[in-house]
Amino acid sequence: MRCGQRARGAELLDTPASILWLHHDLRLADNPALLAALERGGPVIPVYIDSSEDEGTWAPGAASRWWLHHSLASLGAALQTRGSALILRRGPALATLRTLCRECGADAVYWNRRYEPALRARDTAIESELRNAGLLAECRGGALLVEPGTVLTQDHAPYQVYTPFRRRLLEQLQFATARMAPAKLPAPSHWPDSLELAALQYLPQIPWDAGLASAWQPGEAGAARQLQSFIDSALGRYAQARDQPGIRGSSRLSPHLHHGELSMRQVWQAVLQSKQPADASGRAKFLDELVWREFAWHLLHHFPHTTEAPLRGEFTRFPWQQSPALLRTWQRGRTGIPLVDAGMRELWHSGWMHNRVRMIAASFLVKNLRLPWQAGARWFWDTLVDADLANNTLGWQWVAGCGADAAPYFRIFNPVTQGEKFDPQGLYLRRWLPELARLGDEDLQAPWLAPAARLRAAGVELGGNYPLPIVDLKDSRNAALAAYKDMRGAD
DNA sequence: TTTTGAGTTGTTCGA
DNA sequence: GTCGAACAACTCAAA
Repeated sequence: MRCGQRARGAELLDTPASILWLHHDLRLADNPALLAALERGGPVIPVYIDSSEDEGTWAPGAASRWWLHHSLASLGAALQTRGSALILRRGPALATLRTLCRECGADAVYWNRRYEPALRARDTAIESELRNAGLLAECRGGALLVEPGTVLTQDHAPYQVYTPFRRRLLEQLQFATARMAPAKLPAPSHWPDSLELAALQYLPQIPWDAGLASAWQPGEAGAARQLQSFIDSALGRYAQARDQPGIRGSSRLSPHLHHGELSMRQVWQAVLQSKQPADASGRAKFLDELVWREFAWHLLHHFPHTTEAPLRGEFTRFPWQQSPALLRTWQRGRTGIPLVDAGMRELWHSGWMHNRVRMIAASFLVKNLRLPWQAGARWFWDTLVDADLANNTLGWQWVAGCGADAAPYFRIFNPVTQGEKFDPQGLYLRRWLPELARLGDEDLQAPWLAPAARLRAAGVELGGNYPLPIVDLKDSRNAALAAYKDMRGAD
């Protein structure tokens, strides 16, 4: 209704067109930049620019690009039903925006702020360059619950421990109700040229994406469905079920949140409004995970170098091993440790890995193989559909013990123990390791310990159709502890 | 300035 | 099988 009034006003006032520059906010509901552009009144020209060169070494990886392709298709269709369209361009963002303004006679650019270190600097530069050129440049915060940098200790220092950060964030958390998507977007009299979606070449050359397509529905509509189905069927048991990789106990919202198909406050409010009393513990636990996501972006804001280097400086001299062969074995899910391999194959196949298994697979790389966490972070970056610079950085540094509020170094996951605890019936292992599926529960987590006759009966040949462990879990654990001790003693 | 309490997700060992 | 202690101190945040 409000939008209708504005559209009428726009015709009367003949306001020049505005560019709505979309990137990781691929939604029409609760989109602050879109709302601001609509409030101005003139025609709105939604644009997506492939500006990978602006993003440096952290341009979207292969799995994220696949997601982007489908999310952009979905957004374009949603815009069409609202009398609008999505213009696609490629090139450096500033130059492309200038060109577009010239072509469309637009005098304003609206967008939602990004917080990746490289893009933060770029956005600031774009803002001032556009203003210098006499254009209106309006940047909004739409991706997070609170702006990074605004949650500070009494000494105005950044929090480095989660619990006090959460306490402070919740104290200062306040925001308006999430806004609905507009029914119509005022269109310009002439649309500028657009690339075809296929021209962005976000889809893989060789079709490895069938597993992704069967696992996900990118786009705002798919995100809304996922949110609703999570609240209806998994939120109540989330506190326990989220830790079991064999069942659908987690929200699976991460790729939707990463690409901005949902805003944080939409999710937050939808979860708060779910009224079933049985949801209370699950709800609290899930909101906690959202605050962790905020914490990750807050940390990256204050410590932008942590995408490459450990937050705790002493870890720069940790004796990591260099072994492309071992790294590749881990990447391919051929380590001979079933839970690690299952996770790595889930990742490769579906572009996602269950959170608990992420910790275990990461711990195995960093501690048992003693390969640098940065190598793991890179692989996740390329293969995860939810690859998120802040979460990925925090997660890897947490596992490696070199980050904020990190796990003490001596906490080393044992994949066998973890499997017995969180996948006791082997649902997860059998799904991703069909060659082990006929082993009994008692042999599944550590097949190298199983009697030869039982292996034979299950059709498992270690070193044949399934590898022997590439390291001994106990020995490699002790070696990691020793390396840690060396690092600390080397002052 | 000093002190105090606390800190996502674990494993192993020995009683 | 179950339980508590040890692991190793250290840093953070607030009083």
